[in-house]
Formats: sequence, C-alpha cells, structure tokens
Amino acid sequence: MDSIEFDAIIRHPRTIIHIDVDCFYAQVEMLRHPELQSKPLGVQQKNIVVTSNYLAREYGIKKCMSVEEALQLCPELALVNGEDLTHYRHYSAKILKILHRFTPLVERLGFDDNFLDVTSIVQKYMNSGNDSELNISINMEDEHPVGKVFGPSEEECPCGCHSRLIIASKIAAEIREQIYKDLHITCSAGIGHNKLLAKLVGLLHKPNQQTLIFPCSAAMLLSTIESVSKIPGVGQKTTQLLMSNNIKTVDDLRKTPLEALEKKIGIDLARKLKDNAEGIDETVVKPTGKRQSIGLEDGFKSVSLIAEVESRLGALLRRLTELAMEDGRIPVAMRLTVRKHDFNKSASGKRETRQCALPKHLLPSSKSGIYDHAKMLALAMKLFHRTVDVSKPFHLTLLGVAFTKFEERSSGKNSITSFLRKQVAVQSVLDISSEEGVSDINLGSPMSVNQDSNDGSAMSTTSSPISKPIGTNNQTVDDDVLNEIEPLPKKTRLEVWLSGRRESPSNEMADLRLSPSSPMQLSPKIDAAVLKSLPIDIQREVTRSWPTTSKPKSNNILKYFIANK
DNA sequence: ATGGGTCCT
DNA sequence: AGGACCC
Repeated sequence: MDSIEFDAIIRHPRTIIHIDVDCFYAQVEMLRHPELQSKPLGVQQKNIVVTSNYLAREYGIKKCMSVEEALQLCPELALVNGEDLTHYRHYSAKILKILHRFTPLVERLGFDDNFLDVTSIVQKYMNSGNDSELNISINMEDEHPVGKVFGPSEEECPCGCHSRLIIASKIAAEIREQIYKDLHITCSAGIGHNKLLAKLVGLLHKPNQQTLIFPCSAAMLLSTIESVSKIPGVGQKTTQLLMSNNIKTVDDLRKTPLEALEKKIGIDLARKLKDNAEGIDETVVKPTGKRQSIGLEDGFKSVSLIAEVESRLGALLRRLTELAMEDGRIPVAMRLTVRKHDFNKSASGKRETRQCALPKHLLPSSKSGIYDHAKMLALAMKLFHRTVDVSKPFHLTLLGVAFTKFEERSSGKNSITSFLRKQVAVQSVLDISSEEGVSDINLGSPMSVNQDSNDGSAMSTTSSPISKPIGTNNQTVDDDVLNEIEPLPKKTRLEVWLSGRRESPSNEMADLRLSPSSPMQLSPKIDAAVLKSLPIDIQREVTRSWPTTSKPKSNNILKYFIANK
C-alpha cells in the first residue's frame, strides 16, 4: 500500500467518551435528603452556592453565586452544607468503579468529570459483535447512534471512525444506564475522536443526555464556542493575555499566525491552541492512578490567635490521618497552606505553603496502628511558625494541611523496600553514593514502617495525650519532631541514580519507554547485569519508576506505556 | 469565591 | 514554593 494512502486512512483512530456527572454535589445531596428531591436545592460552602440542582438553575442560580444573591432569585431555595466532601468522595469512587468495568483507561478531572478511551473495546465489538468479558450487549444491527448528534453526518469518513463513534454512543448509553441503575445518579456524555471534542460536545445536551460528534464537524463545534476561555487549558491568565492581544474568539485564534501567537503566549500553548481551534487534540487519556496528594482546607473570615490555629489544624489533622489510613499508603511529607488576609485588595491574598518531611516515627507503626496526633500537630505548628511571623499581628483566612508524598505499604520480603534495605551490595554496584550531598538520605530506613526499625519506639507510640507539652520529656523523640523539619530530601537514592541515568547523552530511558511489548528490554549501555541480578518483581518495580522520574513530554502516546501508581 | 486536585517552572 | 490549570 502506498504510504500516502496509508496516511489518508488512519486519521481518527481513537474513540473517546467523556462522562460528566450532572450537578454532582446536588445529586448526592438529593440522594441523602430524598425530601429535597423535588425542590430547588443549592449546595453551600461558606457563603457561596457552589452548585445547585437543575430545578434551582431554572431560577437563574449559577455556580459559585453568593447565598444572598441565590436566595433573592429563589427565596424557597433549600440549602445543604457541602463543605465536607466525604460523601462526594465516596460516590465519586463508586462511579469510578463502574467506569472501570468498561475500561481501565479512565482519566478523572475532579470528582465528577471522566474521560474514557474506549478505542479497544469498540474494536472488540466490531470484531465479535459482542464482548463476552463485559456482560453488556449492544445492538450491532442498528446503525444509528444513541442520543444526539452534533452537526451533519451524511458522508462517512474513510477512516472508519463513523461506525466506531456510533458503537461508542451505545457504550456511553450503557455506562450511563449502569451508573443510574447502581447509584441513581444521572450523567451526561460526549462522544468524539479526541478528548477536546468529547468534552465540548457533551456540554450541548444536559442533563442526563449524550451527544456525539463526527470528525467532520469538529471545526464547526469549535466555532460555536463564544470565547477562547471555553477551551480546556485556557484559564484566567491566558484569557487575559489573549484578550489584550485582541484574541477573543476561536476565529480570532485561527486568524492569528502561529509565529505571532508563539511570541505572545509561548510556543507550547500557542501550538496547542492553534490545534484546538481546528478541533485537533492528540492528548491521550491518562489513567488516573492514586492521588499525588491528600489534603484538607478550611476557610474562614479571620483567625488571629495561635490557639485557634492550633485547634483548627488539630481538627484538620485528625480527619487527614483518617483519609491517609483509608488510602493505605504511607505519607512521607506534610504541607501546610495558609492564606493571609489582604487588606489593600478586596480579594483574598495568595496562598503560601511550607513543606517538610514527615519523620517516620510519626507514622502509624505496626504496633499502635495509629498516628501520633500530638506530634503531627507539633510538626504542623512548626510549619506554621515558618510561614507566619507571630511576633506581629496576623489575620488568616485559610488553613490547610496535606500529605504530599507517599510510599506503598508493602510488607513482604518481595517488596523493593525490604530489598533495598538488605542489599547494600547492590547499592554499591549502582554507584549512586555522594552525589550533591544527598548520599545518606534514606539509607537505613527508606520506606515502610511495617518493619518497625524504630527501636525503642514502644514507649512513645502509645498513650501520649494531646495536651502533653512537646519537648518536656523523652528528649530524643521530641528532638526529632522539632529538628527534622529540614526541607525534604530532594531525591531518594534511587531517584538520584535514575536522574543520573536520564541525563546521560544516549538517553536509555527513551529506549525503555518505547518498548511497550517488552518493557524489560534494555539498551546494551544500561546496567542490564545489575538489573537482571534483581528478583523479577523488583525489576518490575524499578523499571516502573523510570518513566515517572524522567520527563516524557507532556502528552504523547508514551503515556499508554507508563504505569500509573 | 469553595474544597478539593493536577502538572509545570 | 509558587503558579497555572481543572472541577
């Protein structure tokens, strides 16, 4: 076959479904309060109605409207406090599980926004007429799409995407049906050949509906967008930048030469937006793995007393440690966030954060199984004193605390944790010692606390009342709490070694990433012998960590091959 | 704005 | 550590 012909045929190879839960918080609250089902309902956080059900929207209530304004529009509006996200997190996880029945290729944005790459399951349907692994059946005889279609659909694209998208519309309907059957939650869906189109087209018919777009209508859909700010990735700053250059619509974007745009907003963003303006978006669905951070925030009018800071942080930390236990992984770093009141401005000030390592003896040991809250609080207060000068008056409007790095809770002698702990010989082979003064980091007790290397910790792990002052007895442990607030080690030994490899000229990492079918394959220059000397499961753990420590350019097909933990 | 999150610089 | 973005 001619290569030109080949290029002409494979044009829209992917099939993407975007699933957007309708007014998610409001739906959850309607389930929790059935008596509010048929009433206009708003979900309130502080003085804001963050979302509302569709009945309330008929009154003109919009997202993030002030409570006063909302009540003026709809005096009978029922309000439910939605500051605690526990229930939403819960339903979000259930929805994700349902989506995973269809494909592991689910990317989540927030709690209620999901991309699914259904390319391969569509292919399965086309091959077999059904998918025995899924207990769903699709009427392949019907050539009509389910739901709405945006734009004309007379002529079929020669690449065959037409029928793929129609099958995907049936899958989307099945997904929405299963979510409704299991959870009584309604969703809207968009079906397209890329994420941009799937997301945008799904907005056209809501709630509880779905819309399909064929590639030939892509440019048309983008033209219907009134402002560039509706393009995902174009936020406030970029919008302002574009506006100041007289670029307001997608059409303005099209008229602006790429070179001119690059000078205004930067090369990467300019190229992305020029593509997007034509409905082109090659970014892949990146399966969402475990969270990179777990945090809680509390906003308020003003907090000016250290005692109140302490009590609020204590409350946040209690809930945060519960979330960490649910997650199952071991947090390694803590981050404190504050927002200081801004007097000269009407808006609140910017956030400031301070981060530090979480000393291992603050973590739940296998003996107690619980966090030492007094010491956690002492650590958080240390971070607080690093961000706020308490010798002067202060006025805070927000406090937040988060865990920001994790290690797997991997017991068992097959884990990389225990392997690295024992195999000092391997470390010397890897030759990663004394780079940039980080040589001793994480040598003795790199990860899990399950092995409990913390000798003599028994006396301090249990029964340490919250009220106990820090640093009055048990000098060694408390000194640790107070002194181990040095900045996080930049890199673990493994990471240092990996980054050293990455910067070597031939870039073996790329070779590795490009071998999806044989991920263990190495270029001859890499330390194959060393790697092969490791047990097979350790090899996997090591190679799995490579792509994340290197930097694949943001969105490309390599992401399909990068494990996501 | 709220109470979460992501990734990049 | 901050800044942009997402919901």
